[in-house]
Order: sequence, then structure tokens, then C-alpha cells
Amino acid sequence: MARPVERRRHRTRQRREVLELLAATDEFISARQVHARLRERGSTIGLTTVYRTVQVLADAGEIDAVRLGSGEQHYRRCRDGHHHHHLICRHCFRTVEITGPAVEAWSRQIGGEHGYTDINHTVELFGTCNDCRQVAG
Amino acid sequence: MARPVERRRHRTRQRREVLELLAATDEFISARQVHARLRERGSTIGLTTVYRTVQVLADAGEIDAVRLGSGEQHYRRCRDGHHHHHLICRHCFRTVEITGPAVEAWSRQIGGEHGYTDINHTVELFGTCNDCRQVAG
DNA sequence: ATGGGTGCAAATAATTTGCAGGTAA
DNA sequence: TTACCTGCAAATTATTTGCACCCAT
Repeated sequence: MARPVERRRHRTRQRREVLELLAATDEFISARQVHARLRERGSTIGLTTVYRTVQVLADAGEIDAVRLGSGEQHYRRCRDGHHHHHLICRHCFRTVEITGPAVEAWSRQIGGEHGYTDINHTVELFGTCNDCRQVAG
Repeated sequence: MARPVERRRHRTRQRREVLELLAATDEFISARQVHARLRERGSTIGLTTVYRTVQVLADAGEIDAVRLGSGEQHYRRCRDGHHHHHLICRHCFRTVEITGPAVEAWSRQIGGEHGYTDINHTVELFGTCNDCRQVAG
């Protein structure tokens, strides 16, 4: 058995910058957006590093990753460290974190009915938020 | 108001080939796979056409599109013409179509609670199917 | 000292677009 | 005839990798 190698993470300026930006951002943004915004602020961080960092953070469960429409991945710091889903406005991308005990139970049950185990699921809700409805029907 | 232009579709050999292949295929396959398989069979269809065709078919609701892991889109002809979800084996990608009245209701309710309307959702379940569990735990 | 981290440039990979013919209706 | 359709090549776009150097531990 390969024991999980104890991997110590270095606390670098770049890691901190990415995390701080995501912590201060309420909505989902792409890796390229993270990079652009940090550069605007004078950071010298590289795009490659941003990609690597968000990947690490997503794997560690410190940020959420979702695909909004086009094949671009978007990230967001999650308040709730637990498993949850998102309700995203399709216009402004305003996001609400939601938990769905009902969905969790449902997915496990459906899986069982068909002989599938270790059920995982991706659930994202898209809708038009109150503000956007006012502006443009 | 721009009236929806009446767009008549041409019935071409290529369109038919793609649809027939998908009709004969039980699992999700990518546009490139569709192209490769048709070529193997002697078709001269171009990759571009495949991409354009699956996009049209997906928009028309004639096939389902999901993203399996990597940023590659996969397609599958759906039996059930109605809205449904999938339970996909993460090893062999064997797929079961499922309908979730519970999820439909849940998503609409959650949306309403937060002032969101016209709720859409993406729900995909991933698990390990019976056969794959036997082979490799 | 060491192994993780960084960034540039180049490489991949998926998908789209320009354009010059075809062809279904 | 008139759009729509096709396919090649080239362009885009998102993301990854090779590599030499840097720095947190």
C-alpha cells in the first residue's frame, strides 16, 4: 500500500494572493479572471501558477469549481466547508449556496436501485434572480 | 420583435450518419469519437460537421450532452424525449436514464425561496456499477 | 540542503470560424 | 435558385507541461 506522502505546502505570496482574491469575491470567476484581477492590482503572478493553485485549492475542498455554460471552469471560495450546491443567476451569476439533504438522499437511493455504489453527484441550479428579472424580463 | 426565422433543416447523409451512430450507441461518446467511428466505417464526414451536428441535435433536445470529468463534452441519444438525468458508472460509463420528480420539485422550491425564477438544473449522478465493483473494488 | 513552487515559452486539446464549393428543398 | 450544409485549413481558447531557477522549510 502506498501511504499518502506527507506533502507540506509552502506558504507563498502567490498562494496567498489567489486565496485572498477568492475570499473577497462573491461570485464565480475563472482562472484567467483571477489572473487578470491580480495583475491589475500589481501582482506579478503567472497564469500557470493561478491554474495550479486553483486546482490544488479545489482538490483540497477549499474552493468550489463549476462549469458555467462554456467549457470554462469557474471557482469560488465556499463559506460552508461542507458539501453543497449552488443556485446561480444565469445573467449576473449571483450565487447562493444551498444544501440539499433531500437530493443527497435521493441520489443515494437511485444509485442503490440500479446497483451503483459510491454515489457522487453534480447538482447546480440556474435561474434568473430577482434583480435581473426587473431589468430585462 | 424578431420573429423566429423558419429554419428548414436539410436531410443530409452526414446528419443521418451521426444520428444513426448515436442511436446505435448506448453510452456517451465525444464528438471526436463519433467522427472516428464513422470514419472507420468508411464515412468521409468531417470533424467540423460532427461538431456542428451534435450541437444542433443537442439544442433540439434530440441528444443529451454531459461533461464527463475532463472538459470534453459527450453525447448520447436519449430514448426518453423528456427531461431526465443520468446515473453514470465512473469506470465504464455505463449509463442509466433516470427521472427525478423529487429533484424537479426540490429545485423549483429552492429557487423560489431565493427569488430565482425559470429554474434549470444540471444533475448527474456518478457511481460504480455492479460489474465494475466486482472487477476492481 | 531539498523539495515544493514559480513563470515563461511551447505543447496539447477541444472546439470554432473563414471560405469556397456542394446540394437539399 | 436559395439557403443551408460540408470540409479543409487556420484560428481560438482553455489548460497543461518542460525546464531552469527561486525560496519556504
